[in-house]
Amino acid sequence: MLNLYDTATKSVKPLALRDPGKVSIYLCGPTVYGPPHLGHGRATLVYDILRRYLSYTGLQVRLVSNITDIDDKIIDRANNEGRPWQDITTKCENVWFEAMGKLGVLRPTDVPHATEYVDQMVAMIGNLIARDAAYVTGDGVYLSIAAVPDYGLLAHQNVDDMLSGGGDREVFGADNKRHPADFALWKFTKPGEPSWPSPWGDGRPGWHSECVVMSLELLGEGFDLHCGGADLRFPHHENERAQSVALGKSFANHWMHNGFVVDLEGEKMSKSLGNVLNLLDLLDKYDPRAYRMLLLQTHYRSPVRVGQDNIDASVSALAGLDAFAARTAGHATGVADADVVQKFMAAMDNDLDTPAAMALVFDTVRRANTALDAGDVDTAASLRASVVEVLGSLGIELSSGDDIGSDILEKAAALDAARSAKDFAVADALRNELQSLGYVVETSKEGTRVRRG
RNA sequence: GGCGACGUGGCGGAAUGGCUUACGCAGCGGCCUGCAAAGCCGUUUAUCCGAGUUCGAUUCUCGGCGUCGCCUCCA
Repeated sequence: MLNLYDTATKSVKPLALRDPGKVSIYLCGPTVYGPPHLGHGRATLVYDILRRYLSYTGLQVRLVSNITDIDDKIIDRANNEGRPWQDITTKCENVWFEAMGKLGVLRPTDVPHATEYVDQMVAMIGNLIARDAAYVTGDGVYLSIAAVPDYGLLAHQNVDDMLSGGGDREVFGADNKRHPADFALWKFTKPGEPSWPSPWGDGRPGWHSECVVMSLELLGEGFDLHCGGADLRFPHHENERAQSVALGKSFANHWMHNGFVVDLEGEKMSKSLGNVLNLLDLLDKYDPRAYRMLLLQTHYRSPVRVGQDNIDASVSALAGLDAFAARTAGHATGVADADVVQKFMAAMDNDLDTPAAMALVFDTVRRANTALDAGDVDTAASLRASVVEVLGSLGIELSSGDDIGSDILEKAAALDAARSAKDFAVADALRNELQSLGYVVETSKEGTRVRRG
């Protein structure tokens, strides 16, 4: 039973399932107007890990994650660059999924687009107006938070408190709104902007409506879990919830938010590393598994700093695990150790305590290495199987070096021959050659093992 | 101004009212090795400051200092 922190109740509680054996999850996806950044990467990795783990425990997971393909920022960019807005959204979406693929993030089971649900959004807005929870102004249709008694539930702040401070911010559409916190459901079109028809005038949907319509349509009322970055907690998720409350529909049963990526390195680092703020740069420069490893060693609700030192440490940690996989490649038929698996699940069920899970993995690797040193192959094989199973369920595949070309293997064999002939000059030369080709060379009595560095 | 987080060793980062204070990275010493690598073992003045509660606090309470987030752009 997975226990998860719930933002609405500010407590860790069991993730209750509406339908036994099935999990319904809605994840707020990207607005496609630019390249994905590290924050996107963290959110998708966190929920990919969640999803994989839930699947691992035998649950059938339906993960819906939207693409916001109509938005002010998209229109702005299209206007600035003088090209069709669809050109931007399709390209950005392709880049997005390409990056997610490199990160090893599984594609969501459903990827609805906002523009595919405009009719449903118009219908919902009509419904809200009919229920007197929304009203039409000169520039659009707004939701009246007066219709939502517990507005501020996710923000954990009442509306008056929110409005009492922060005075330097401009209240959008203040002239037209009945209450400063009311938000746009529909924005009337301006010349040159994309628009859809509606009973109140041509326009486009506000940001917060699509997720309500798509989650309720695809997952149904009272779905299990709604997730996204902590920055979406308010106003986005608050406003999604407000609409469902105003509609009289039960919404997400549990709210999950991941922490931020912070302090993207000072000026000192930027010289040597360049700007890694962009996820694509990170994927270019490092083993794509490294970011996942870094996040696994951090709790999902804690802030994480992504810097060269951090990523390097993760790369080194992965190297150790790969070395272990290579060392035990010949003992890959074991059955996973039940105790390790049980401890792993206990850690994960405790609000996705992946740092504890990783500590367990490293401990298990050490035990397996020790067993191997002692010649206890059976124990080592079983522990290896647990490590592979656990890491696999978190989306980390180890490289055991079985993708080495025959020419390289020949050099390794020659190295062994030279060593047994005690021709160390030749042996060292061969080792240097292999290393300069980018391979890690591990020479032992059992024979030389070569893997990619 | 309002609300809320957080402050752990050289770095990252968990956990906990007391038993040896995880784990990763880096460093140091040792074993192993022809030498290395990998591995194993050991190791390096860690819980922001002050007061309180307690037999005992890093953990609970209060205050201070500091960092950060949200308060209708944002994963």
